[in-house]
Amino acid sequence: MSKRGSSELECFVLGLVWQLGPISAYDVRAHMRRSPSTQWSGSAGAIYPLMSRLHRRHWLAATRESVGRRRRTRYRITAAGRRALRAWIGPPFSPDVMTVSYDPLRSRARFLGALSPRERQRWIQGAEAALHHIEALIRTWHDEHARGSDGFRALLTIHGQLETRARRAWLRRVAEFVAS
Amino acid sequence: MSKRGSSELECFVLGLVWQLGPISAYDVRAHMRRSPSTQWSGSAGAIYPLMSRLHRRHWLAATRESVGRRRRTRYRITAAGRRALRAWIGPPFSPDVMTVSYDPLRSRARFLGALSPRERQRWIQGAEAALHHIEALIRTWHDEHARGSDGFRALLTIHGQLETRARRAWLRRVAEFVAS
DNA sequence: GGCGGCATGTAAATGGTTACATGATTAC
DNA sequence: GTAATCATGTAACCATTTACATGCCGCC
Repeated sequence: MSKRGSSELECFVLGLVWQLGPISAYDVRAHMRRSPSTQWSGSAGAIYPLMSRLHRRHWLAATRESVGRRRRTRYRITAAGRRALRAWIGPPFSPDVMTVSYDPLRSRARFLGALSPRERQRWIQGAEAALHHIEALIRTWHDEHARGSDGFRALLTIHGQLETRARRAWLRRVAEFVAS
Repeated sequence: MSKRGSSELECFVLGLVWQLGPISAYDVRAHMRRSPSTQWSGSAGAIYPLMSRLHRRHWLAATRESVGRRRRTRYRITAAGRRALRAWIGPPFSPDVMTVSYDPLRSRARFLGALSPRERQRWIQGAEAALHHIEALIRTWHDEHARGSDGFRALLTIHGQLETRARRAWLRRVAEFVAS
């Protein structure tokens, strides 16, 4: 266990290795880039050092293999890693889990008063289109990656659908207010 | 307009100054710390340099005043700042707006398979309690800061309520799956 | 022979964070 | 007089990001 806490990304990757391992950093990156979320870019500069860190912390075990002249490092989670993962999953939950999540549309809507009435109307339409686009992203992701996997991953799709529905309901309230 | 894009936090603060200005960096921080979101800490190390930057960019105008020996810098938004704010609000929306938002509970639920059935039950209960806690945060914030302000701020409360309701509905689905 | 995908990494910049520091003012 | 709050800032640190770099392999 390290002195300073682990980041959200570190523990998320730890979870991915638990779920998909043995897995290479390259494949973790590929997996993350397919995600409909832009929370993390899955950049090499983040993932490679991160997985080395987890390895040094003995939360991951590494096996280097070579196919021809091509090398590859595959990681598996260790017993200590599983303990760390369970601690992160909770309960108890860290303060960052106990908050409203960040919605960039909400942040922008807060300042809708800075737009003209016409621009506000256009904003509502744009936001509707954005939600439509997001739903399409979720559907695509579901069809390509969640079907046939464990039920916990199918629940990610449900989450996205319910969340988008809530944002749409909220958007209708915004539209009503703007129209009044 | 700066060469590299502005950060989400920069534009959010720009919006706050538009909404609450003339306002000091100190009061922006106070405002942010009251928020039920932990997206940003509102730390001095973030806000003071940020507002200086916006000032140098001529998106904010500053007036220094002194009450007795105590100095204070009050910022107002400029015409250029309002243009930048409107551009940020959109439409069009930047890619980061067009995504599902990040929910730490969802990320953790994804790995619920790493827990024992008993622990999963406890997780569900903990998550329910967390959502309850979040609803209380929102209610408190609403009573103290949104009542009596413009309708756009009241819509923040609605957003929080609808979002929490969606997360709770999702959590029931998780519970059903875990129980099965 | 070249292009795209596999696989691993590093370098520099960025935009935050925590912690520290200072001094004035108000409330008790 | 002392504790809390007002008000402003800096220093050190950190986890990310983008961009760059290398070399191998399979395919056409």
